[in-house]
Amino acid sequence: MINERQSELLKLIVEDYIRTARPISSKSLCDKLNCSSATIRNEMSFLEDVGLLEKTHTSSGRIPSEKGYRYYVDNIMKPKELSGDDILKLQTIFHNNSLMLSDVIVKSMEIISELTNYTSIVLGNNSDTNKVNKVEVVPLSDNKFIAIIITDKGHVEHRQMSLNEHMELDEIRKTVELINKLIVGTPITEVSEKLEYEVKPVIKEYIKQHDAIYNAFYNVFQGFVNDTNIRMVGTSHMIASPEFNDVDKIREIVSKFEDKDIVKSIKEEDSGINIYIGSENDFDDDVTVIKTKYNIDGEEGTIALIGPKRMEYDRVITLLNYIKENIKR
Amino acid sequence: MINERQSELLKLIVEDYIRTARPISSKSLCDKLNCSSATIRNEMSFLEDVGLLEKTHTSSGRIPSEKGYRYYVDNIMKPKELSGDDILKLQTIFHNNSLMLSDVIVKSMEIISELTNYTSIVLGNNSDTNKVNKVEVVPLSDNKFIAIIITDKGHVEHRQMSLNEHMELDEIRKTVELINKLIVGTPITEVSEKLEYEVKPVIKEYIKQHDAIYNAFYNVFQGFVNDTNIRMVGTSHMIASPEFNDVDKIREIVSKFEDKDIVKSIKEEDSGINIYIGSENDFDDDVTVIKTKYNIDGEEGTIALIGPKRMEYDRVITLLNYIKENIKR
DNA sequence: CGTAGCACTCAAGAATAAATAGTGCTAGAG
DNA sequence: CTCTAGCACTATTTATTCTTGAGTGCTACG
Repeated sequence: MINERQSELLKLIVEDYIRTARPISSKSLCDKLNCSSATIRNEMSFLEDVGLLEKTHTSSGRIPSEKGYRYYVDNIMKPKELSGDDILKLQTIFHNNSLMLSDVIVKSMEIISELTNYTSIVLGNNSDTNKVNKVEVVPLSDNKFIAIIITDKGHVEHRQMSLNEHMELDEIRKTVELINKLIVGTPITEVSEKLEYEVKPVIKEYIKQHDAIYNAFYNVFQGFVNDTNIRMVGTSHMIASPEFNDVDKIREIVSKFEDKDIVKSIKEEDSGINIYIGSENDFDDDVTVIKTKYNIDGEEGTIALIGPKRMEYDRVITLLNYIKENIKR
Repeated sequence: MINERQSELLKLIVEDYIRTARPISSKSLCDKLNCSSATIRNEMSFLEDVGLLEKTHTSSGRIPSEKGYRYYVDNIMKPKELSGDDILKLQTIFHNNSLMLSDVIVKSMEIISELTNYTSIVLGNNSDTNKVNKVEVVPLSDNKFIAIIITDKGHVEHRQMSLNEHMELDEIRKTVELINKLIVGTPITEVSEKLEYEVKPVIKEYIKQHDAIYNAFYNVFQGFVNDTNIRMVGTSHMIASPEFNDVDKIREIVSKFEDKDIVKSIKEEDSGINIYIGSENDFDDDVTVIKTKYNIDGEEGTIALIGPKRMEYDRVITLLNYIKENIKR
């Protein structure tokens, strides 16, 4: 499709533009390609014809088009080795044994955000693969209890429940016992159903205030299902990028970051490291989203980096790979 | 200090400016004060001399100074009655019995943020007044456990702990039993101390892997102490305000909102509803922070609203009062 | 095929001008 | 003593023009 020299030219343009955020002129590349600016202009013109480059106006230098970034990522870019500095910072995390695994992910994404100035997002997913391991109730006062659910993956969800009338501690105990007997081992997603059809009929018979108790537990489980754990850092660094030198653009981005539904929809299904440039992602046409699924002991989630389209693709990919590698152990 | 008419004039200027966000001209107030613009200019000039008004440039209309807002809030403003619409939206929250109290606060602050377009913040405080009610351990796998702490106020904190070697379930059980015996009833803030001086010496004797277990529990409790619960919504609405029509100002604000230490420092000590205008607050000279402490069943925290200095002070105060009133019940 | 040279284009910045919305001050009327 | 009409003055805003500089596109020639 494009020849050797054109490919080299595209590479130079993409990488220069990533560094400088300014349109690249033909003249500035003469040295590197050992030819005159006129020659480069001819090649640039060709690359523009095939849609890999763009101009911001008729007489400006060139910038990569979305297709240009895509071509660069797919065919030109080589994984970059990590700088000593980057490794150093990340290692402090991985060598800290007192952190639990899910904290390690969050911490390393925070560091990556700091290293790159892109926004990092960790979407933990509580419900999908978790099974109920234990249900427990701790009394707080006469009519207040706290219900705790622990899953086999180590997630804990809890909720206070208040009952209008005083309630026999004994009745609660019984209910908990029953739930433990019937529900333990059930995937979180199927709990509601099981509660409705298996638990409800039974406690109806045994327990006086069955309605109140049932509702209380129902709510606790619901909370579990709805709760997607979102962690996000680095918004402010990212909007400091010159492509967002516009009040309304910044407002748009900030407002998207604030909308949990939009953020949740960043969830990734594929297990590779995937790159969605500009209109390829659903978040915003002016950004690139790089994301991947992680899975630790069956506990799934998504990590993502969001930055301008002129992202340091090679570096980011290497960083994410590094994390994935280290999580495995 | 200032006479009747001047006070009325200041009131009109503040309120007009809050509505329109533009400097107020003398002419625009003729009707309301039944006098000519020249007269008003004289009075304005006086109010400027005493520091209650400002001009944006020599020939512009007036805007309130910080001192002007302060005077308005302290001496002129009257509490505004809530509009039916506002009440309606808030009532859906307070009449929803299935919500626990701390959720009610968060939800109502979210609604207030939406009603006013200011940023709302709820700073829950887990540690200060909580006492340990129960400590529990649930085994997940051979060398992984989950430790759960429940306080008397109904807070739950948990952490996974992995031990390098296999560990007798029995040893863990013993440790938990011991901790429960020694620690229950202790305020969270004093737990570390007690762990160090009362628990450690004892388990040293009884338990083989005392070090690992001790550290695991120590970490769980530490997590509790460090964790301030921050909830924040409405950043994007607030930066849509015309006073933040500036890229760098927006970046500054967003970055402050992202900094947890800065946000935590918003914590309020006083129990009234307090207003910090511009330089009176530590957050940012261009905003006003209105905050108050809440206390439900001894469970303390801060709720705050952050908006431009031209805040609808009367409305916000009434809204916050409404919440405080309703929380009491 | 590569390149030198030149005409052309557009953005960005500076300077100017006109329109507008204000104020401050003075002098006179009530 | 207070109010107000009138006018000079000032700063912002917007549009207009001009200039400069950094680029390109094209052509003709080695």
